[in-house]
Amino acid sequence: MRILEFLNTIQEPGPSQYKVQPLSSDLQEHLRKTLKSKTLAKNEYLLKEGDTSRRVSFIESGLLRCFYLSKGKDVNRWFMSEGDVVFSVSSFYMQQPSYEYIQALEPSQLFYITHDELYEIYYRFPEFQRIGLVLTGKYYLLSDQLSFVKSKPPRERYEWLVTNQQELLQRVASKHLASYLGITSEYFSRIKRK
Amino acid sequence: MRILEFLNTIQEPGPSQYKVQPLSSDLQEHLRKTLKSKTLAKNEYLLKEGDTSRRVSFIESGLLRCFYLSKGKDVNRWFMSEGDVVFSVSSFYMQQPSYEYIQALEPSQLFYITHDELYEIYYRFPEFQRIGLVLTGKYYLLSDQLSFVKSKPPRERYEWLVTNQQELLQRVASKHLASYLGITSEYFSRIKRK
DNA sequence: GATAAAAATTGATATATTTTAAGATTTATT
DNA sequence: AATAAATCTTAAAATATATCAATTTTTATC
Repeated sequence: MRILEFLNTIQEPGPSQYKVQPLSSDLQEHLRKTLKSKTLAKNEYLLKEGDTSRRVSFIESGLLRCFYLSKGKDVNRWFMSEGDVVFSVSSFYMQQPSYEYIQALEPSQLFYITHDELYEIYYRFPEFQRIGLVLTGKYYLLSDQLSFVKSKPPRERYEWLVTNQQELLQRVASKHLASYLGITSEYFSRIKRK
Repeated sequence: MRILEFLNTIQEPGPSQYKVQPLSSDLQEHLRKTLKSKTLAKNEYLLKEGDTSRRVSFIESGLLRCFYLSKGKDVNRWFMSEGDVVFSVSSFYMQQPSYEYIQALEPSQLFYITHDELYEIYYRFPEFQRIGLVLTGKYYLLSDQLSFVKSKPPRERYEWLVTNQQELLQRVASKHLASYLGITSEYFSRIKRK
């Protein structure tokens, strides 16, 4: 599974004198035993509103979206694909029922560990905290960028998507991208034309 | 300084069997030697556009805002006060010039360490990674919530401010809160009236 | 405490974006 | 391959929010 290779080669996004070290063989062995696999069909749910997000999932292949319902319509929060790590941020950290859904937009294969298993690993293998730190920082950075983009007007949000999320433009339906940018799909269509 | 007390009592926001342990006395000693103090007058800057954010600062007292300039006008991204840890997310992680400013809105006292010192501490005192992990998670959670709020219409954003950020409403000028919510101060004023 | 400067409010108008509705494409199903 | 279903596009009207300008209120300065 690509996930061990992935964990072994993680580094800080920016410069750093102290490289993240590969995992000890003990920890690798433990992970191999602990990680479980899950396959999602297209449109299948990984998490639904009201459920508590108990798993951190690594996407081996496929594409997932996170959204919530507002007046019956879904509003997309993010899209993640191969090599990404996903969970519902608020639900997972607080271990409380989720207001958001996570759904596969393409057939997907995941590997996951549970919340309890994660914290046990942090405890038993402190070296893994370094991995957690780098990954949390990575998605924090992304979330910060997302909240930055959302402070801009619709046109500029679309421009940002085109220049920074080119892949989504090809892989994800426009109706999903529209709510991701916080605009209607009709308006999205207009902006695109120009 | 309150910061050591603060670091010694940090815990996960949600439930967890494995409590975060108090710092070893070696690490406490090292921190006491490394932490530097900085006082900011009202309106003084901690970071300006073009600078690289090299410090993680703990707010001992006071209130700071982060903003960027858009067409000559400032757009506020967050406000932090006593007990918070601040830096420019994008600039600090990537160690690249910042597009945002950090400024004191009230006279403030800070303690800080540099980016390099932080990573050296992670390396020499792995136990500190647990602290970094919890703090990063805390602000990731906040950023996630912020990006969630920004996906809602202006009225609801104002409601969110009233119910979840009551303190800001009293401590921060309306013109700053308006851009924080992504609306003009005139419209902010109108919403408030009702 | 008086004056100036900045911030907040209010009104009238302009504009971007949404809503509603219809038609055109594309995708899924038998 | 044919039909149905979903998605995307386009247009006209409605609406929320921004802009501009003037007035009041609050805050800062001498």
